[in-house]
Amino acid sequence: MLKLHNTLSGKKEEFRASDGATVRMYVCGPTVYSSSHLGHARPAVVFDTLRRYLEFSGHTVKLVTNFTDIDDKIIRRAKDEGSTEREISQKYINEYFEDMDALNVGRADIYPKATEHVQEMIDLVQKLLDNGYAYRVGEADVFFRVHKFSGYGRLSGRTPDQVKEARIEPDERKENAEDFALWKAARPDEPSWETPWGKGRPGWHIECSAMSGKYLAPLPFDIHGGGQDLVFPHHENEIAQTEAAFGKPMARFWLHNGFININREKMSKSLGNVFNLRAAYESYPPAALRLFLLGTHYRTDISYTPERLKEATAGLERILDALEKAEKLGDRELNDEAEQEYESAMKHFGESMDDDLNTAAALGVLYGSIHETNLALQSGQDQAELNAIAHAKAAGAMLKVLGLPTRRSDNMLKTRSEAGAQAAAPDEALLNALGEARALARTEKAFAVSDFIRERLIELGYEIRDLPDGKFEIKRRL
RNA sequence: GGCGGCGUAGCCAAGUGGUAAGGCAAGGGUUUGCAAAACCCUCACACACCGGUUCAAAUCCGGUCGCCGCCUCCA
Repeated sequence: MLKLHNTLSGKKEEFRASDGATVRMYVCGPTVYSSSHLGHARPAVVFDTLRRYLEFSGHTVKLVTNFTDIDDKIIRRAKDEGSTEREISQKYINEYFEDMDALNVGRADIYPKATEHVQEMIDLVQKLLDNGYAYRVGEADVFFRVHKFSGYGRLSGRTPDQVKEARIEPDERKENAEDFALWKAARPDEPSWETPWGKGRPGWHIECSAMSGKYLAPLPFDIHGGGQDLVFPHHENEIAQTEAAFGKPMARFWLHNGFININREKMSKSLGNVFNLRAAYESYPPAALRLFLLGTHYRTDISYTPERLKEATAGLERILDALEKAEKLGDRELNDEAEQEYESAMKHFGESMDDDLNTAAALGVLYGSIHETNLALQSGQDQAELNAIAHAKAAGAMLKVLGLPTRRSDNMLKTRSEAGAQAAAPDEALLNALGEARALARTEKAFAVSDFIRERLIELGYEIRDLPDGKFEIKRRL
């Protein structure tokens, strides 16, 4: 039974889809005004993994991830570049897809954009104006009346009074400092939309309420996910708006992933340490990044260092090597003993994943199967070989759920430069010729020559391994 | 100031009452012409510190120290 930590209760709770089969899930997507960075990769990978595991466990998942394509930063960027908001957002949406595809993040079912749901937002704000939870100020500003909503603060554990005290320079036109903007009156030179109360554009939070309500009805939907920084104010305000408008809870489970730090420092523009995904892909395969991200429980903050990506890359080598060796044994039918090995490994894997998506523990199980594969492979006995196949099969199934590659040829294992330089890759016949030359040198005991060839191949990123009977294999190093 | 999180080996990281998973690194060994990979062995009487509860605590309670996040745009 899957248990998930629900921010709403602060506890792990047993998760069941509200209708028993289909999980309706909303994960907050990016504001598309710049390239995706490490911080975007974490929620994408975490919730993609959750989705995969839910599907693996027999659920159908309907996933919605929004694009915030109108906000201050996009407007500023458009001005700076003499471009339009639409061009800016589209450019970074395209990049986002590329960067997430590389990480093997499955596409959501729907990617609603804020600008394409303005009418839904207007309707929602109107509803809140009508029922007294919102009020107009000035030209066309609309605020949410926080104190009228009794459940305010339940998610983040803050009271409206605490919020009030913390607010820096609150807009003095507000009735109360803790109130937040639903709609912003139009300013010159900024995009705006006509509404019954005047021209303007949406506040930040309203889009998620409008779009999740539209695509994941009826409320409450099952899972709402995002980075932990969104707990307050974003998600707290979403809950207030939605529940005040519809009189129903918004979502049953609220899941929040921890942060990524860079060398133990917060990643932020001001520190100049924002790590773009495409930069990371230059040197490390996306699969290594994904493995690194899954190596820590999703609610714990993690610190990125280049060493850790190297470690993850080494881990991938180990995993793929074992699977390759097992594959060479061919496709054989498992007997009872091997079948049990498989079942047992998968059971442990499931237990780890069931425990609030404990991918770090699940990786422990995966490495266990890798070890068992290697171990069995070494004995050469028939039963051992069947067990090796069983563990390799289990490892393959786990990798699939985790969204990690099972074979070396997977695109996820290519760095960006490699992906771009596909044509320049030496062909296999050429590599084999070198291998044969080296083998010949070895039989002649011309070890200076054979070692020279090996060294040169390593420099070029290829590893040559000697096998029994004078055979060899050459593999591309990750 | 308010709210919250964290502190487990050289590094990373699971483990939330029953006697410390796993990965990387390191050392020794098997194997090898030498390597690589794999396998075997070693690597925390110990889980920031102090006190308490308990037959039993890394795990619960109290306190101390240290680090971090949110409260303002942020994944």
